[in-house]
Amino acid sequence: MPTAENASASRSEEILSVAQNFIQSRGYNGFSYRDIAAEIGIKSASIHYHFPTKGDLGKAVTARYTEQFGKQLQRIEASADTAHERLKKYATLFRDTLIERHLLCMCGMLAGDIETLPELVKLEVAHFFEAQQQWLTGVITTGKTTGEISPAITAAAWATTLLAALEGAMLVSRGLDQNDQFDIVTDALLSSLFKSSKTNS
Amino acid sequence: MPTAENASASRSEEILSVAQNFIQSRGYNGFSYRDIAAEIGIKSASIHYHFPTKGDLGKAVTARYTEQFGKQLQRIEASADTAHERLKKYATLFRDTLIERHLLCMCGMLAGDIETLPELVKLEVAHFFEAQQQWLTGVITTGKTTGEISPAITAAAWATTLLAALEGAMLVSRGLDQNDQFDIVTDALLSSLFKSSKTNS
DNA sequence: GTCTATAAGATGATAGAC
DNA sequence: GTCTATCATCTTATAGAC
Repeated sequence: MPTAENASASRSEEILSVAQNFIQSRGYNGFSYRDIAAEIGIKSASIHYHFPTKGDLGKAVTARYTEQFGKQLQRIEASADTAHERLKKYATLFRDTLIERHLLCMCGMLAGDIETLPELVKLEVAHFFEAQQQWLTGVITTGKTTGEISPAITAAAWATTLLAALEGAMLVSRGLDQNDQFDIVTDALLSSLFKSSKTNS
Repeated sequence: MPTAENASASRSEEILSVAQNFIQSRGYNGFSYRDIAAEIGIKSASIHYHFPTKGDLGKAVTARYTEQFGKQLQRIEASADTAHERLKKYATLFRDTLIERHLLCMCGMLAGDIETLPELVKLEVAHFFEAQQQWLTGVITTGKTTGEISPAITAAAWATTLLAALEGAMLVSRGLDQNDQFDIVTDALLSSLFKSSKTNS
């Protein structure tokens, strides 16, 4: 899950970074151009120079998020060999966002706001979820070939299930204000997925 | 999941019903008193007569939602005997909201908006999730005693997991604009939970 | 209970100076 | 690129008439 720090290269990037944080904490309708401007220390008119409309900003920040997320997925593939390790690291992406950074997944947030989003932003949100599904399906499929995961498991179905459970676990943990609920969900799901395997390293 | 129809008894109920629909479709910050008033055919000042602040309205609609949800849970207990049937009907509550009514769970929505909510509304949201957890834990515990569910399953952990997966499945289905994703998640989860049982009627 | 009128502030957005 | 100034509109909320 992209980190969205403020030590940015360009002003555009800084705006995107701040906007991302706002969406992940307050949702698409919970912040304004003035909020972003105040956080950076400029005026809201300056934001409009970089992103004429809020839809432009929303589209850009969502596309950037999916792209950054993709890099994290590559990092996981490079640093973990087994499906089990990869899925654990994947879950940690969400966990860190929730517990260390006190944020939700940006596209989980936007999915809730979908009825209020410009069409181009909706498309980016769908694209994010498709990318996650695709990656998870690949990891689970690999796990089946190595014997880590039971052949009875349908990779695509469990990809969606895992994704949904992670998004929902963030939501429920936040609603209850109980961080430990997140770990309980990921532990239950992952041990269910890997139950009849050789080693749950 | 409460139905929130507009054929209401009192005006207060009608306002709550319309507000609930707005929260479930657009989130807490995606509608205004004017939106509610326009839908009913009155003026926004009239809403303030019934609910002075938006926080008052938010608290009332959330408490009412939890209460109505509780009645649905009682209906499930009365109409289904096995844990499997009860959990299937529970999932159908969420499914109907998503697929038939094109809405999300109200408290799932509010959990996303939590950083922008008045304190009293946050408490109601937490109360809703606690009530769901408690009920699901009871159903799963019963399923263990009857042998429907493996004794290895931790009831409380799977209660949260099921709840999170249902909330997340709504979100992901909506983000992808693919209703079938919801059923895929519930099928995977429920068959996982009941896999080694006598009969999955 | 609902209305009109009104307030004080926020919102997304634009025009034009520097 | 960023600013000031301004815009029309929306937001929550109140006062007082009917």
